[in-house]
Amino acid sequence: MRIGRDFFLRDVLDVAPDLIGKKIIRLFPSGEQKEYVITETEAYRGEEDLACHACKGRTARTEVMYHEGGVCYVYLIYGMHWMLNFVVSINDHPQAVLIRSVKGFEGPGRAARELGIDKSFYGENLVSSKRLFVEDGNEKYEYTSHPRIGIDYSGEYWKNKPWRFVITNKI
DNA sequence: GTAACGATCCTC
DNA sequence: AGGATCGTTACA
Repeated sequence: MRIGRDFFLRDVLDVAPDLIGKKIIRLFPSGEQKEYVITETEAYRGEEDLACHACKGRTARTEVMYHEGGVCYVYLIYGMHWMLNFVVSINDHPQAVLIRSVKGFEGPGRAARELGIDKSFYGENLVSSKRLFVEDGNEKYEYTSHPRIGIDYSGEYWKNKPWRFVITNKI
């Protein structure tokens, strides 16, 4: 069953690991509906987190991160890859979870490409959207924590935070 | 205006 | 190891 608003209003360090093993439901324009198990996430936590895009403050791009949790933050990186993030926490607390991998599609660029994500998903509401939302799984999963990828510029302190979460095995 | 730079991926 | 490729950002 669909995950509701309250799930996304919590701190990103609670939501990001909780998303491991949950299913992204995507209804494609063709009418086909597919499910993807989330296998890897990363947490980006507020303006103080120098790896988080919101460390630059409010801009046209980061604006949606200041919305309350439950909407999507989508952006293009390296001129060719869309990144899919779920905004979490309460209003004016810019936090987001990067969907790094879903089962069978490793890597944030590949996962977003498989899901057919583009700029039109910027601000997409996961609580009410018909084409993209999250469902609870029946099973529980274990995960391991690791440093985040591709953020060397943020300095040793933030670079070393173990805020990447990777699925291990079913409990 | 203009320039620099990515929360990456693919092919050498 | 290096190239692709362009929106966002910062600075003049």
